[in-house]
Amino acid sequence: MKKRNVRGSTSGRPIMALLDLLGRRWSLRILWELRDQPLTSRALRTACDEASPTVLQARLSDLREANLVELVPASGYQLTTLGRELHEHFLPLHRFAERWSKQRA
Amino acid sequence: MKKRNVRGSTSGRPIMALLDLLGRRWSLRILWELRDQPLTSRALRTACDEASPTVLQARLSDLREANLVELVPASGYQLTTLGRELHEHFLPLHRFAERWSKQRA
DNA sequence: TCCTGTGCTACAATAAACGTAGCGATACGC
DNA sequence: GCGTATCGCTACGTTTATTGTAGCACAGGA
Repeated sequence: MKKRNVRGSTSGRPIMALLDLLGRRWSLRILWELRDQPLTSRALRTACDEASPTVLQARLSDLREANLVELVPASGYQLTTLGRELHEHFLPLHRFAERWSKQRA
Repeated sequence: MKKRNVRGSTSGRPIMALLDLLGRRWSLRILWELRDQPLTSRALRTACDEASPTVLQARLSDLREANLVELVPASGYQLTTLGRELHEHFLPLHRFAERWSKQRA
């Protein structure tokens, strides 16, 4: 059984697969919320404005399969080394978002 | 009439609004495809694996309203200064995606 | 035992995305 | 003028994704 294909990955261009994965709902948000501490599935749900557990679980499966997030029984969901590395690229987003929100009046 | 709310922006935290906007399908991809030249709506569609024009137009509306993309009659759709600035953060993603795809065998 | 919290799932309803087709407007050659 | 082509964009019916509510099995702790 072929492992679930990341949409848009047909081209074999990894960047497309990545953009697709991150473009699914709550993906970016999850990576963001796990940025500085592990969260249990329910804490994560609270952090994500009570998003439905169905999608969260689906996204967590995607992210775990992509080796960006892992589940550690003792503490909960957390970023893998790879996931943390990816998050580094998003760190400046916070400041950007502030400027962005001011400029779009 | 209040301008269309970006989902998840109820908290007033700009980062959430941004993550939500970028988390819609094709948002990231569009920003990516426009990275180094303007594209007409049809060229953009071709670049995005023939995605349906319905969503593309919807996303382009979102991105234009967010002041990340603009339509210049002579050349087509292109990143605004703000959009280009945002894209800077994604540039390293290309190399990351390469490593990522290798590590997930 | 009972209570609580964990990760996770079922299921019906809603919303988003898809695919195909086509619109009005504009710009060309003839 | 007349066809032809392209532009940005939209209608509409189908499929897929997401939502919201409820609840499962399991593992501690009291």
